[in-house]
Amino acid sequence: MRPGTEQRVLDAAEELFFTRGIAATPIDAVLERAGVSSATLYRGYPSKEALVAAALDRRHDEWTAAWDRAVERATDDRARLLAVFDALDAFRSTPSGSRWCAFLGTAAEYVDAPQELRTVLDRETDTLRRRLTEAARPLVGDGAPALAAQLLLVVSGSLAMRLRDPGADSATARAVAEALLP
Amino acid sequence: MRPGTEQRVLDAAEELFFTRGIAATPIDAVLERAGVSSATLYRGYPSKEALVAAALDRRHDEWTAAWDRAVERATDDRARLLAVFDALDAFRSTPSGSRWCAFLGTAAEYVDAPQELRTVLDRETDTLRRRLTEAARPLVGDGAPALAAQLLLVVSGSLAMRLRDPGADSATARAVAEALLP
DNA sequence: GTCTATATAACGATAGAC
DNA sequence: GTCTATCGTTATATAGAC
Repeated sequence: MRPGTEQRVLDAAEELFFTRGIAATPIDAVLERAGVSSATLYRGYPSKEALVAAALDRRHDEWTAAWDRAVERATDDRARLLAVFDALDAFRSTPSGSRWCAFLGTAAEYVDAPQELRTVLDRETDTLRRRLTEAARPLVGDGAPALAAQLLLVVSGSLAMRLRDPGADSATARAVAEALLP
Repeated sequence: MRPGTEQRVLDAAEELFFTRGIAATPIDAVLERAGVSSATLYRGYPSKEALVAAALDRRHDEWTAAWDRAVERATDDRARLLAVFDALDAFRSTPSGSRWCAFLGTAAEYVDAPQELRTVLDRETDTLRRRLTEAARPLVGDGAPALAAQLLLVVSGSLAMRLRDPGADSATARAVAEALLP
């Protein structure tokens, strides 16, 4: 698949799968949006799930980059740890912003996810946990893994709350997080 | 539909929809499990979504009943507020326990949920918020709505974490909640 | 009230031409 | 590398008999 074509396919897949849902989005909708034929897509990706995995893979990198930018704007250890909530709000308002969370949403739709999906889903959870742990260490030292586990729950809760109240930002999540910090 | 038949249909719907996913569960799977024919089901429910709504409706009552039982076991105001986490663990291990959350899962699968689904989904969120607010009032008075909003996020986060780590219980959620209490 | 049989549509994926 | 055309399957929902 040509680079330009692949870009359009991934753009279409990302926008449709993660705002309308994967099962609710037929492959044909992705094809139409990308302006590509069925045969072309299936030459690049052997299955719908492979396309979802590729879209998630690219998205993982975009998300961590947005997170990096938020951390760089912070000026002390505490703000650097809480920057994940700035990143959450910022990333949501990008063109590729999903309805709630592309990764949790995919995990929710696939009970027995094929290996290619499990890999990228686990990778995102690991990334969240690892980066939160690193950012927590200057504040709580050996307590970092425990605090990171709590913050991962708060982040996930903030994302899940978008399903209950689509208009909410991450202010409540940030307040909860601040109560956990020393 | 006869009472016994309806019971079997709802049992099958609940077990399949909320553990395997709604879109991933064809109506035929529900029919086979319930031992009922297609025509019988569609006489009772005009669509698949109507069946989902009916299953969620019954589940809402089961869930609040389980929550009530957990509250009754508590002996002080603090324990009564935190009893929601006992209820979460207890309800999960019942025969109708879902993979993560029947209500959030349904909200995730339906971007534009039909009215019958929106109604029961909003009702469950309202129930959670209202009951948490009531339980928080003896502890924080006028601060109850704000604390309830935070606890609702923690509850939702605990449920969402089941997608990342299927083996986890609500211990981390409880620790976060305790940090929010006076 | 329940069943058997089937209509109808949509989906994921492929064959073969250019 | 991309397209047109289509295959085979599976999905929701209904018609008509008992």
